[in-house]
Amino acid sequence: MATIYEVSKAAGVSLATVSRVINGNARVSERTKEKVHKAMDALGYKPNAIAQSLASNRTNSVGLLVSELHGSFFGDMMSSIESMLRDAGKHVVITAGHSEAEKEKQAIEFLISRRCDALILNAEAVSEDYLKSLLDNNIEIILINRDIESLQERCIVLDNQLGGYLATKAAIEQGHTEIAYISGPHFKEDAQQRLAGHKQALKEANISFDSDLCFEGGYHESEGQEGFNVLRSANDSFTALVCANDEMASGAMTAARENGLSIPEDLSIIGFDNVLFARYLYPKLTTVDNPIAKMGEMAANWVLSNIYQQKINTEITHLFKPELVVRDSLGAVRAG
Amino acid sequence: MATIYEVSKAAGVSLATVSRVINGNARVSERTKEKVHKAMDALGYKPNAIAQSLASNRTNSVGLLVSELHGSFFGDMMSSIESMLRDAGKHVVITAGHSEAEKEKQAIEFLISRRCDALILNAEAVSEDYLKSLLDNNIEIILINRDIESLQERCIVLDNQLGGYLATKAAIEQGHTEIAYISGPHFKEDAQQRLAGHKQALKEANISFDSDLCFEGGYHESEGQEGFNVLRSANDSFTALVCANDEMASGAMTAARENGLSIPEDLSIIGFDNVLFARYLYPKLTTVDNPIAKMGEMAANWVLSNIYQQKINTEITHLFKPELVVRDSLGAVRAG
DNA sequence: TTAAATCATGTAAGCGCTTACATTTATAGT
DNA sequence: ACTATAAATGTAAGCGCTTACATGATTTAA
Repeated sequence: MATIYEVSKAAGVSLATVSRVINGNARVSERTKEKVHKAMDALGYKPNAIAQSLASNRTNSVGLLVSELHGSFFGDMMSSIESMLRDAGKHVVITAGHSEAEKEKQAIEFLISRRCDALILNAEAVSEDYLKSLLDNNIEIILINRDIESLQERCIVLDNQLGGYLATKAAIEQGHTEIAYISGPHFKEDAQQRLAGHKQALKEANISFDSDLCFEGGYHESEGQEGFNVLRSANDSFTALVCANDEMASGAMTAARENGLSIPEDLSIIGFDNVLFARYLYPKLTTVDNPIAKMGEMAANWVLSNIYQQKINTEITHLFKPELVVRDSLGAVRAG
Repeated sequence: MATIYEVSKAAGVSLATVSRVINGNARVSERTKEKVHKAMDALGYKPNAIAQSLASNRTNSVGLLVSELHGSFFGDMMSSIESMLRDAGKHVVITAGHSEAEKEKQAIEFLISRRCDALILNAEAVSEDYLKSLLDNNIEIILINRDIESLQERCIVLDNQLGGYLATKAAIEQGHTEIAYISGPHFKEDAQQRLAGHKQALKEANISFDSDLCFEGGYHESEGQEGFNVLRSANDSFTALVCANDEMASGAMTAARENGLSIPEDLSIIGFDNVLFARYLYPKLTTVDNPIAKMGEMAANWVLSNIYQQKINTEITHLFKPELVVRDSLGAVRAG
């Protein structure tokens, strides 16, 4: 693989001049520019990004930590971030944290060792203090889905409580009064907030919260099924079931159907996130849209603006508001 | 950020010695090893991977090209590759090619400029010649889902024809004789092969192929709906519909239902790929399992073995055989 | 015409490591 | 005690770039 040295020799100019035409950040006369380009083409020269990084102390890469590499949720996020950054000539190094503090740390240190210019983190398990210590070490981070009081400027979050509120309120507006809830794991902030939203809506409608109507799952489909069954055996009169994410809603749907209930006639089901497959489900799932792709874009914009000094054409939004997506799985409560 | 030089000074040894304990590839006495570790800890030293790469001509990173970052299909693949490689201390740089030759090329050149030690490519659009030219330039590549005669050793593929055959044969075994087919885009090899398998099964059962019963889609859900409608308006007697992937099967399901058909009583539907959401569908989709995660692992193993000289405990398999996954969307043909 | 300002290019020092080779120190054999 | 050998450590030359600074070539203004 040709080096800059060979190019400079072939073009009859100095290293520095070649570097200048590569980077286009200093004036070079048209004539020599042309000579250099010709030489580069002839040699099939590609700058060695590693060497560039070492010399310039810029890697043009941004690290991305997600919980999982699969799953529509993170897929959308990665996708929007990657395409935005790639358009700007930057690239993304993706790692998975699997929602475990130790793995998240490893992944982050890995990204640091690669000297990423900035890190976009969807860190679920790692502590606030750890995140702050990163900043103390001059690591540029921006957090998605994590709300840290003292780091507001570096957080991009969804109003999860509003989302939970919207979902339950939608059920209430359809006349439901006995509303069950399958929550995400309580150790996750977003799960708590969504549940808080649910309770808020209940309260507003003067429905008291009944812990028999609430099941804690882990955001997986299977826990949706399990949740439905547990809930049902404790109480068989609820007419609506709000789930803290779409996977669990899907599981609950399956379980409900296996129990001979038809949706939404016998039971209304509402999800959360609006992942891609929500509309593949039958009936199509009424859910709360989680604008994760937009949030990813926003994080990318933040990086472009704050780290790479690019002018962006958006105001940085830190709090995103979810909206209800009305489809077919929520119906009016049956008369009677 | 501390450098190796500071560590060496703090530990009272030379640069080389520090480097040796970092890499653990040369003998260092226990005593100095300890001194060095102490110094590293005290300084919070993290080796600069960029500098290591430049000096050693090894980046410990492998490039991965997929069509899309979202979607369960690629998610599974990325996930298996990343976790396998990460366990080996390597890391993955992921790029998306969006099934367009130009973008794929850009992505590949990008990975090359980052001096990845090897590239795992799910390249759909780029030409064979281009791929071969990579090899000529000593770029180590391994291809997933792409079969190139002269590069057998570097291809990991699915027997798509067998998959197509299995799907249609399953329908035939349930007594279906009028079987429609929604194909993937013909410019993609796998789509052609799946279709070939369909035809093979038909032929074996002495059913002649009717082009009115075949629709070419683009692997997206919407084309499943469209396909169903087009097919139905040309011929309303088919009792089974096999689709070249699960997304289109899902779309077809929706369309069928909208047309008042129930599945599988009025129409059996079979998918392909067995993506995660196939079992979320109602009825659960009978489909052909595409062991994409395993194929990803295999590619990672190939890299570990061939590029990093690690001993792996698997034989490298180049051709994967798909299997039918029986669920609920395929039923026996109705008497009558 | 000439000094000052501007532009184009070159020189060389580093970025933080790895590694071949040289040197020193420890161990063993006699 | 004295080599011969092996083990531990050090020295210094890069890896392929960027960039501050120096130099030489042109242009501008008076």
